[in-house]
Amino acid sequence: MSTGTAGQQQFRYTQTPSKVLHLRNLPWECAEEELVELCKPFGKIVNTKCNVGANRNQAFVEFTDLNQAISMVSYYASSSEPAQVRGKTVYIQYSNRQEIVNNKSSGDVAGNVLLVTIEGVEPGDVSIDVIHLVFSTFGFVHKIATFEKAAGFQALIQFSTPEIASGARNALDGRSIPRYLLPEHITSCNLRISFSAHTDLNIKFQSHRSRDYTNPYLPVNPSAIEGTSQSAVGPDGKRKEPESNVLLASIENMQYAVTVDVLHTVFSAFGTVQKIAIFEKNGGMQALIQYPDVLTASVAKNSLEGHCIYDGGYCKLHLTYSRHTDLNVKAHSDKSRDYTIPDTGILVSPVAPTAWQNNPPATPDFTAAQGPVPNAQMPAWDPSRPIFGVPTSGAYPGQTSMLHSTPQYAATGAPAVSPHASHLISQYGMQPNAPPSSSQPPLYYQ
DNA sequence: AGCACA
Repeated sequence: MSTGTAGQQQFRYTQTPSKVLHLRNLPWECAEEELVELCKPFGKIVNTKCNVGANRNQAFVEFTDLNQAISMVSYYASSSEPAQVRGKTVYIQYSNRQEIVNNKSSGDVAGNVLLVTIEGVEPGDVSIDVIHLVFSTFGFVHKIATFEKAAGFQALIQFSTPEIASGARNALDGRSIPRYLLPEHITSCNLRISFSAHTDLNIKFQSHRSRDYTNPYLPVNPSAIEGTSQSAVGPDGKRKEPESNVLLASIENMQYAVTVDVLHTVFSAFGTVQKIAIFEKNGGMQALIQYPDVLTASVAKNSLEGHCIYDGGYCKLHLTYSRHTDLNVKAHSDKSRDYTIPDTGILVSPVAPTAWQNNPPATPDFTAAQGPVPNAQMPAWDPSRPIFGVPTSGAYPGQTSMLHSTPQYAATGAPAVSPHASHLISQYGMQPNAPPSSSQPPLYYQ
């Protein structure tokens, strides 16, 4: 029987002295300067690490030599006044390490990679697609790696620049993933965000744990792919259709025309749309939407299922995987489009499918659609009606305005969600510590 | 109020 000698618990009065001190119960966002003010009477500080721990209220301070650290600990051990920062008592003890490692001297240097701790959830509760959706609001997400640690479920999220990462951190730190993106049993799910020292994550597979959105050809880990969406058997025990790169969309409550172009706009938010076909079935309208790969399709399916193309519950999407893998459609008709064929008057994505990239507004596919594509479908639109729930600036609801006013997928009983949407940015416009304002529209992140 | 990014 082992008694676990490796885990010798050290009590404070038997703790080995170290020139590194561990400070806890620090005030919110305690700055390095405040730590230096507190500690410098006892010696010279050569390194610090701030905003440590899940609450970011701990820090480490390293003195040049051990005696300085001992003098500080001894002083406060016998002092009638506790150590304080901003009037808050700070608890000090020797660190169980002898030096601060891996610190770029400030402890909180802005980098392009964020370390996100998702509190209050099991790893299965928050899919990597949801994480991608949330963080894509701030810019193109290059890579995501998720893992479990003692701290909980964590993710490393790689952006292009520290500036974009900072924007995401400032907007989201301490806030929650929108409830409607979480399983119903989750009540709170706070994000704790700091900067990682990484600059480029090394992603080996597209899987339920990790993604590289810059490399659509990265192999998919076959054992992991089922974690990206529903498994073959649903929660009710019914068999689900196998995953496919082609989605079958049924459109309910179709009060407004849903054209190929509209579908292209909606589904392009998740990756390159290769082909679209629209047809009637049982008096309703259905469409097939082809992506280059299954993962993109599953992201789109998970994100759009049950959502409406237009505000007011109109044109509700119901998505399943099609049995097709490659549609055979007319390159350019009012019921179908093949975006992979050049010289149809429609610009196609010039390179191989960029399935893991955002389609920024005014992507070539789209701007081209205004010109060569006949406007024959347009009169089907009621010009007085908002498009995607966003009023158009002009009376004529041109395609461009649809793109520039980001589509909102208004779901019944849930706020509109729009992937990669710039409109969400306004939701993060508040100060990190500002209380939720009742005068604002409902906040998606609280 | 209790130790640092897999």
